[in-house]
Amino acid sequence: MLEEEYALDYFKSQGLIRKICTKCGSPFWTRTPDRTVCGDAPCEPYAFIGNPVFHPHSLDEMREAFLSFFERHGHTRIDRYPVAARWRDDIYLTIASIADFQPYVTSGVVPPPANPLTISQPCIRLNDLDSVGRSGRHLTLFEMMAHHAFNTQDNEVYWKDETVAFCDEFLRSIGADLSLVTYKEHPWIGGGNAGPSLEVLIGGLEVATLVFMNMTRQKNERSPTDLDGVPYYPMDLRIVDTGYGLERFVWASKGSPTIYDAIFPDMVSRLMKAADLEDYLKDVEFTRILSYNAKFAGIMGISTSNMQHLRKKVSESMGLPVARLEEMIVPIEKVYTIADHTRCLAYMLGDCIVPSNVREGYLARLVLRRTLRMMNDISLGEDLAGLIEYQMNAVGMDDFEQDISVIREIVDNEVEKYAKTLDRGGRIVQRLAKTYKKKKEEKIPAHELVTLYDSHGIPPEIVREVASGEGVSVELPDNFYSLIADLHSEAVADEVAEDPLAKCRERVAGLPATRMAYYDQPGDVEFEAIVLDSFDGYVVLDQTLFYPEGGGQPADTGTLVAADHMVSVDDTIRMGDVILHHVTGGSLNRGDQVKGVIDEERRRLLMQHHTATHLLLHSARTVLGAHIHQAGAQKGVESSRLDIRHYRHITSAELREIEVEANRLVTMNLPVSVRVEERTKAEQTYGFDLYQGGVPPGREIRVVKVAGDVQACAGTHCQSTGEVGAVKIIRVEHIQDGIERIEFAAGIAAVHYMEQVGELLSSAAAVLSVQPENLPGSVSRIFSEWKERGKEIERLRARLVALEMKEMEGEVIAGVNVVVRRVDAEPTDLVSLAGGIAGDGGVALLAGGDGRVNVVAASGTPVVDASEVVREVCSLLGGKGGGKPSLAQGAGKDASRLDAALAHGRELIGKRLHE
RNA sequence: GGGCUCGUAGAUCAGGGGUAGAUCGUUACGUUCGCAACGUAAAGGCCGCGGGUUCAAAUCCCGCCGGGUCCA
Repeated sequence: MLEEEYALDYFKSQGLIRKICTKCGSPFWTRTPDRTVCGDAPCEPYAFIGNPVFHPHSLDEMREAFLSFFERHGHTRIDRYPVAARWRDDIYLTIASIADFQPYVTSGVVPPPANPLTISQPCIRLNDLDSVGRSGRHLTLFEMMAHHAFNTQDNEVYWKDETVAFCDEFLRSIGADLSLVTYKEHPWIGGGNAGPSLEVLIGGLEVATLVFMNMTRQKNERSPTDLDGVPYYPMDLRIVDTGYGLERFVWASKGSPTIYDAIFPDMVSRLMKAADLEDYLKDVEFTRILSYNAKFAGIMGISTSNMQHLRKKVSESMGLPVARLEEMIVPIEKVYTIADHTRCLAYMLGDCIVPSNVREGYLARLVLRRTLRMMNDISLGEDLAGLIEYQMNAVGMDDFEQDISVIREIVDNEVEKYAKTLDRGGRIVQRLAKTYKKKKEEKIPAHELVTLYDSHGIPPEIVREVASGEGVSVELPDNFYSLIADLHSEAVADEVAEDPLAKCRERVAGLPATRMAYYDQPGDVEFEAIVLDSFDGYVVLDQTLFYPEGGGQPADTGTLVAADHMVSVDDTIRMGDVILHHVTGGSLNRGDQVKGVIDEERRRLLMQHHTATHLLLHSARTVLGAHIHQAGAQKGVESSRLDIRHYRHITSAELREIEVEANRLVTMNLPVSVRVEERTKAEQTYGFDLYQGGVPPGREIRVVKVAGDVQACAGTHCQSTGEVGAVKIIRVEHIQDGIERIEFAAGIAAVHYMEQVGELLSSAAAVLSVQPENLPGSVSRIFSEWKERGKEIERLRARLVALEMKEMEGEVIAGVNVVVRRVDAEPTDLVSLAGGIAGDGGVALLAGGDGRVNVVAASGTPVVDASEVVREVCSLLGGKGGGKPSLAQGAGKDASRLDAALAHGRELIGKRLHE
């Protein structure tokens, strides 16, 4: 990045000078001429611990100080966005304040909610999960305080000088000595954008980053700058993107050994008490250890690989053996981790994330289970839901949408689930350990550990623990988790499917937007139009009532009638603002005047199903809770389905309640309102629950209100809920952990469904000649009778076999009882009979049956191989067979040769016995 | 969205082409004044569902359903 980007007038006017860090070589700006290092770790150690650089502030005080400072300086304060980034489909969690305004505000499509604005946005980053609690500064959730300005050519708000001036002034307002502050030049690249940026450092700690986003990878006509070999182009919109780490400010304002002590002291001491560690809190020695730890961690950066190194460093400086150090510090690190994770979970669950094994739900479960492991490690006798509630109260319950009772239920549910997984895991490991013990191998190999973790979620530490109980050790490689990663990184190679419509796209680009009459005339089914273009089976009109597939609603079908002929429309698609009708049975010409008629029945059903989907979603939310979100939906003519996020199976009672509620809304015949609204305004009015079926692009969105349900939706709807007619839930399916699928029918389709069910019922009842209402009773009676008879038959057969046995007189060949005869029975009975004879040391060959000939041989002596006998006999009968030397069975088709075959078998047995 | 795993008696699981098993639990009987413990015996199985291969499938193959889990 160019040097002049940073040569701000403000720096010069304030007497800051540019220097080069003697350690890392980075350029930086300072008010202190004899300063030689940039002020960032590792060039400079933490100086603020025990020596605060701001006036002491709590989290709430610091946040308020920041927001009101910027309000005083012309910024509008904006409410925080949810930590679940529901307005985006590229990330699950909100990772920065600017993420709130991506992609449509940052790309210039949608105006910002205010300009300039200030916000404190809770952000979740799980990248450095392992460092949390141990480095003294890492958090999974932090608040990024920010002020943003969006500059366009027409509206220049402010740019670099003002931004840095605000920063200086804010720092001074909370008590900073500006001579300690450095601004390090640090070009920023991320998320397809780039620009110059300044890191703000004080006391060795980076407290803020000021980014001036002015370039994009999106190609335009201006001349690009090369960054790391990638061209970046100047943007029309230049964005001031600042990030002030709230927690770091509070830390630096208190100078405590770790960030955790600074930001949630109450939680930390509660946990320390619960873990019987409270004595440490008063221990001066201990405070020193933590300070050293945080300082060195700050210098070194931290990862699992250099953890040992860090320990060694600290133990040397303290003159403490590493083992003793670990004994002291590890439980405290876990307390810190729990304090951090419970706050993260408070936000995740409070913002209605449902733990599951997919998407953001998986991330919530990951953090939750990690917390449980830590709690278990230090034998913390607290319940997790209680800790999370405590954190929610610390933040303020009003900040969260989800009901605390639902959160308790979710958490308790998860705790139970995890206990079950571990329980199951323990048994699996035990079994595995036993088999390895049996195999006389004293070690469980690494590949087994990988399978256990990957397929069963059993962490290697637990495997080691359980296995050692069985006297078996494990082979745990250092790179265990990277082995797991390798397993999953194998060639995802998402083939970019060849766009079959590429040719159309070019052609359509030159056409005017189609007037979407289906929005203005939702009740109409006929319209007049002019053909603007016709190619490859597609017809483009100036206006249309045909709804193109979108938002889970299938396309309309129907006909287009020209002066002398008519074509069918079997599909309708939307390409940009142009609507393409796929026609069959003829073609139309440009300029043709046509009359379009859509399939009315089909369209009505689609509308009914679509409106019903909204009704059901709303009813489900009423019955199940605020966390209910749509996870997908597909409308159809005969039935539709709606996937919702929920943390457990929907019970049949709840399902009935949902159905009744939906139908109650139908009978109330409420009006359905559809309005196009400005995106940002709609978001502020209705919240991000607007985006249930995905995030539509554009500056304006179509807002559909159905009985209290408000969604951004492009589909066609009934004009009132009464038109839906009826909603009938067909079934509920559990498609994934945390996602339930409701299948339902609406309108006349609901009636058809009920007819079908009735038909099914009466035809089933007719089979038994009973009334449908007696069906369950009759079926269960018949089923148990059927089972009883099966058993009875088994008993009778056993007796028959026993009787038959008595008559089984054979001959004695070479001292062995040999029975060869025809017995017409099922294979199992033959096996019992033959087995009985063989059990007494004899040899039996039995065959017979109706039509097909079953052959069984059993041998109680090693010289006769039953499978050989069966093979030979079966081949004579035109069949096959085989088995073990002691018992074999087979079959043949040719019953007429049975006697000959048996004779041959007898001969073979005799031969073997005489050998 | 992708991968891996598991569905066998009420529970936990073995078996992995050739007569469905073990342990615990249940029931009955015995021992006991009674209980526990013990002994003896019995009951209890659409081997998840549907196709296919085979003389023969719980077992092999395909599809579905259901659980678990890892990764994005």
